[in-house]
Amino acid sequence: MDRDELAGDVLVAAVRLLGCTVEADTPEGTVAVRLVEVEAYRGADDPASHSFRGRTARNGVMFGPAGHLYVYFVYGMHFCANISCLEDGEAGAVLLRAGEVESDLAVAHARRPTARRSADLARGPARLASLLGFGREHNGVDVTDPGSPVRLLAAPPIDPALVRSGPRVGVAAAHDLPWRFWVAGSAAVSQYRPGRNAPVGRL
DNA sequence: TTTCTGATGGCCT
DNA sequence: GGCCATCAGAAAG
Repeated sequence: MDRDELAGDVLVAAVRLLGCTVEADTPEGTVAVRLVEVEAYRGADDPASHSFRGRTARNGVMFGPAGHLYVYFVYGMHFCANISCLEDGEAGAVLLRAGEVESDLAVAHARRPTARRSADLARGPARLASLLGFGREHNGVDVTDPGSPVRLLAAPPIDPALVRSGPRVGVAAAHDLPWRFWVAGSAAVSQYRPGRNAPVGRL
């Protein structure tokens, strides 16, 4: 993947990433997934973004050049992975929410023994990160470098007719922005739970 | 099948 | 000290 394709707009970058492959070296072997669900995040103008309140030690990668891995720890037990977008100095990233395994299924199942169906192996951002073995040490890795332990491989753009969009998952802020994108028909897209995302007020 | 809840830790105010 | 870009297993229908 060329870095320039991610450096323009986060929404364009998010759609561009659909169908592309992320490949990672793990102790069990190389694992590759085809991205089918992503979410775009921006900077000071995006209240749902980690970078909304400016640059910190954690979110520094979001402010760097496009094409680097932003890995963070959530809920005390999971990692999630983004790919940074936009030019150096401008905050932006695309969260990798779900993918389909393209590499050896036996290797993938060995890494995530609890997944009963292959479609569940990388369904959900923390599952995807777990399958690919992402941890703190991967934060900042250049995924456009063929020599990196994590590589982003370009694929022909997805047919626009197959791209769906909707509100981002699990974030209360900016619920009106349809900045989640997925490939229609994929079994690996994380399940949409109506009514759980939009707080309708309490009592 | 869908819905609910416990586990668990770092970041930011 | 509260809030999270979550998951897996259990419970209920």
